[in-house]
Amino acid sequence: MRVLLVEDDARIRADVGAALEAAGYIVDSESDGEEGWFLGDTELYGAAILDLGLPSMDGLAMLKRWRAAGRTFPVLVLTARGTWSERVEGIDSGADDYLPKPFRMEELLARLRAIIRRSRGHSGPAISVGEAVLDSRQMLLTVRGVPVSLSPQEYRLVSYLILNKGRVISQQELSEHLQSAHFERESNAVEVLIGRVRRKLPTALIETRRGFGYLVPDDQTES
Amino acid sequence: MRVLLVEDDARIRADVGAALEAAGYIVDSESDGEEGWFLGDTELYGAAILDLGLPSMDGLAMLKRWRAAGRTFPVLVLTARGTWSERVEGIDSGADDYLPKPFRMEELLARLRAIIRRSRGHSGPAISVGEAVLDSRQMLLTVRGVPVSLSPQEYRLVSYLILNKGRVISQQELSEHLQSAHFERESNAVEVLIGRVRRKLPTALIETRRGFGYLVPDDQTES
DNA sequence: AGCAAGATGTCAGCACTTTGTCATTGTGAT
DNA sequence: ATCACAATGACAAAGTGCTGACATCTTGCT
Repeated sequence: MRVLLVEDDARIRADVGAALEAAGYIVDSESDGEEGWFLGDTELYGAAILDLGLPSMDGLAMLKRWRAAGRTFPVLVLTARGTWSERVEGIDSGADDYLPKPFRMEELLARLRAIIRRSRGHSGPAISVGEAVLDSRQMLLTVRGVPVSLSPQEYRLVSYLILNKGRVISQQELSEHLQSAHFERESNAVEVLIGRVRRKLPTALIETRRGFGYLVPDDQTES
Repeated sequence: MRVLLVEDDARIRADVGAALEAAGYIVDSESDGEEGWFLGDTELYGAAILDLGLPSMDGLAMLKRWRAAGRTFPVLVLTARGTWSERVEGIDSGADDYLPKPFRMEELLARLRAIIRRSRGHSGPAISVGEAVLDSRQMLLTVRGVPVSLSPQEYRLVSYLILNKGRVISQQELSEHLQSAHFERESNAVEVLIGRVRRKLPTALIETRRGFGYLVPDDQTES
């Protein structure tokens, strides 16, 4: 994990840098604000530690410019002047956490771990198979980038098949999973549903295994 | 936005609760740890504020049990005894931020805004989606630079949808976040509200996913 | 306090979609 | 060729969301 440290006080920079490296991070240390901003804008960091009182560019200004440019890595702000109004401003400028000087190194590391942990858990859960992409957050299936408009039942069907791609699913299992009360064998609701879905898809996504059920084949290629 | 407040000191509970409500949150106050844990485990909150020194269950234990159970709402921890070791433990237990007593109400609100914003994966004080910009500090929605006049309820609705942009929100979830008491499916209050908001917006911001809920689509930009 | 404007919830009606069923046609394995 | 299974088109019943009208509460102002 690469971490950017921007701090003008040489002593603190050395101490924090050493502690970070001891904790296993790869550290880029920078004393100048403008330089630091450039690094944060061009390199890929897992997190940044930023002192507010910097020469050549104000720390809050750096932060705002990063955020305005779409940089989303978590930022831990350090400051000597711990007035509450400045804290509020720092936090509202897009800082992920705030640490007043002086601080214990253990607390800095704990807060750094915390903001890194938090920044992780937010990648979209999307499953793709062939040309189709299933986004469960948007409840949306797209094929070749084109959204496919599905009814709830249709969506559940496709979703279940894609979630179980590479496995044959019996009509029995499907209709149970669609939790429609009718899973008598004399109903062909599943077949009808499959038909409707296929008509809406531009590609042949769902295969039939006559006598066994249906299948969305797993791609053997890439990832 | 619904917030859970667990704090045994009646005075602080009342003060913080009032400030939160004045800031537009819907607040569930609880004095007992066990009760508070149960609420946090069963209800849908946008955030929780948690006092560490609680009767019947330790605050850190609550937090750990929530995280172990997969509850991910952000938690702001309050404590009177601000030793750094306790801070470290709190943060590593899954707290999203820490606030030592005594504190300014403004700082509590700023930190709460920050952890809520972060938990949604955003870093700026204002969230923009398409031509709309939501400023949670001013409680103001602007579209193409023009402010939109919204009622409190309407604002909460839009705010929740924008905070959760890119995710489909069911009517169930929406109505739980819009008022303190849950109400049943035989009301179409949410639909009416959606209609009113749409009439006030110059653009089509809110999409309907028939059978699933509503969605403010995320812009397909940057990363 | 009293008034007026605004906010919020309920209801009924409408339009449209969804979904199961049935009858019929297609298809593949033996 | 046969036969069981699958696909399809048509239909009806139920479901879902949107809207305007209205009643009830709140809120702000004088």
